[in-house]
Amino acid sequence: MPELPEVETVCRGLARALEGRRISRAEARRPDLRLPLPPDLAERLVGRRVGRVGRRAKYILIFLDDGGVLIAHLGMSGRLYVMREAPPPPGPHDHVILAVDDGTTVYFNDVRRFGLMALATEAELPGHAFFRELGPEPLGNDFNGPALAAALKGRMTPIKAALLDQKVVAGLGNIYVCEALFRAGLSPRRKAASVQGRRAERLAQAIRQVLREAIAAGGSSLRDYVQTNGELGYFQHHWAVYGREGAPCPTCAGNGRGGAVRRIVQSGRSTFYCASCQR
DNA sequence: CTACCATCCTGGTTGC
DNA sequence: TGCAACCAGGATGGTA
Repeated sequence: MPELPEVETVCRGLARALEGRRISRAEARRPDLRLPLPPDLAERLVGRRVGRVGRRAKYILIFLDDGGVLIAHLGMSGRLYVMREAPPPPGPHDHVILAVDDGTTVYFNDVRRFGLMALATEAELPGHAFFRELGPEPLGNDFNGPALAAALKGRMTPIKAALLDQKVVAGLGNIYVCEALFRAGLSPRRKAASVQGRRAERLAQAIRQVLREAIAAGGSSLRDYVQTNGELGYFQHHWAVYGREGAPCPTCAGNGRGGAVRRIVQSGRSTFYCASCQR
């Protein structure tokens, strides 16, 4: 669900609520998520002070004062709610509860239970199965045209599928891949290996630009996603193609070509694009 | 290696 | 209105 901008927004909300605070209560209410919760989750959290809250790809990293790290992934429908006042009684999808020493409570809620929470030590992170094979952070300093071109070299798969592969670049999902390809003027059906040189440069910059704008908007709210304070992100109003099948293309509607946004299915997922200005 | 597909689970939306 | 089919932001493991 949530892609990089939504996870980043959640991280910032969590950082404000948790950094420097001591965990006073932890409760695992429903441990049978897709990856079962660690049986000792609560006891390993209670009494720990939270250091930094960070992010790698779509994973949230909550660093603890004993060298431990609480790793959270929202899957497709996960949410983290920060409540400053007395929280409502937990519902059936509130799987983990954390409370800290200033009275703030955090609920990890996930209707579909594709999300996860795991524990590791800071030292284990680089070699951890979650992170070992991840590609570069798209907003990091080492992500640019040449780096993207190198990752795409030799890949016969469509560029759309390649960008969803977290080994190529980390953190993109269906929405932002569609939007980035639109901004770069590249067809989602184009062979990944053909995106080299100027095209790769253009695509790398389009990815960075759309992610930055989405983060500034608090992410996109579609069905499940809300920020930690319960507010909606509003980037969904800025989508050029995603979810807009049949709508006039924002680029070529005005120049007389009158292209419309199309929906196709690639590797089982919807792709939205303009066949007239994406080549 | 690479690519495609099904699958995990639940709820909201759509169409008859 | 009722009900069934379909669809959804992700990740992975199996198969070809």
